[in-house]
Amino acid sequence: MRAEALKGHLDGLLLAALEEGPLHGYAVKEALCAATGGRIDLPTGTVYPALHRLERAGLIAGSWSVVAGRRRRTYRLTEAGGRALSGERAGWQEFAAAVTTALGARPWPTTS
Amino acid sequence: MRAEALKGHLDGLLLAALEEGPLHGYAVKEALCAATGGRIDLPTGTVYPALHRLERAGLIAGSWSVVAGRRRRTYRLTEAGGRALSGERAGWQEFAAAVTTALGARPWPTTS
DNA sequence: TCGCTATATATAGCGTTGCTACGTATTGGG
DNA sequence: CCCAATACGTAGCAACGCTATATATAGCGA
Repeated sequence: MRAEALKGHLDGLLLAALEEGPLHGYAVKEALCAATGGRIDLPTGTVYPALHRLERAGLIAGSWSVVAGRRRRTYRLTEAGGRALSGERAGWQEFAAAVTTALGARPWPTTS
Repeated sequence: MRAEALKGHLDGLLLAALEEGPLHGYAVKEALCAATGGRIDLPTGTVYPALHRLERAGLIAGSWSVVAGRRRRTYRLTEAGGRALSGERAGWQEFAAAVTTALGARPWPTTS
């Protein structure tokens, strides 16, 4: 997976990971990795700043806790975050359809 | 369509537009706009630098001509460009599948 | 004739974004 | 005892597409 492919689509993935319940940052990264069979394996230097950005935007809300001696910041989706997630999904559908059309996407080279 | 959504996927679209035959820059922009029903309507300040980049990379080859008093730079896909297009398509398939899965969105209808 | 639009190309500067590389700290296994 | 995994964080960077602006011609309507 090319590195820059994700640009502009990361927020939606993070919000989606938090939709089914609160998670801390590291768990979000693991959940995305597991859900995609390792195809989306984000570096922590990508995850944490993105979560901070989403929190600043009011789309997620975080709270500190300590589990097994390690401090954790657990995030939950806010109402605004839920609405944003719906928007991201709709935007993705439209974007993916447009690119698939324009690309004439065939996984295999034209066999003709 | 969010502006930054396209990041990292523009090259493939431009290459795809040139696959069926040489076009000049303005025609590439029009072709993409027409193919997607106006959903991908690139500003010229996006198209021309991108074409220059693809030409520098050897994926397309350009030549000047004059038609109706206006100078045109017509681009054709090189062999390397054809291979790159195949790679872009494969990469798009993988990326789109991963994002669709992680986003929990319905797979887009076609190609099932 | 004048102005507007479409056609056609080009570049400088900007903002956003994800990544690399690093730093801190604890737990637990080899 | 070291090292991996867990868990969080930031600084700096490079890439990319967009905005704004510039140039120039053709053709149309007022």
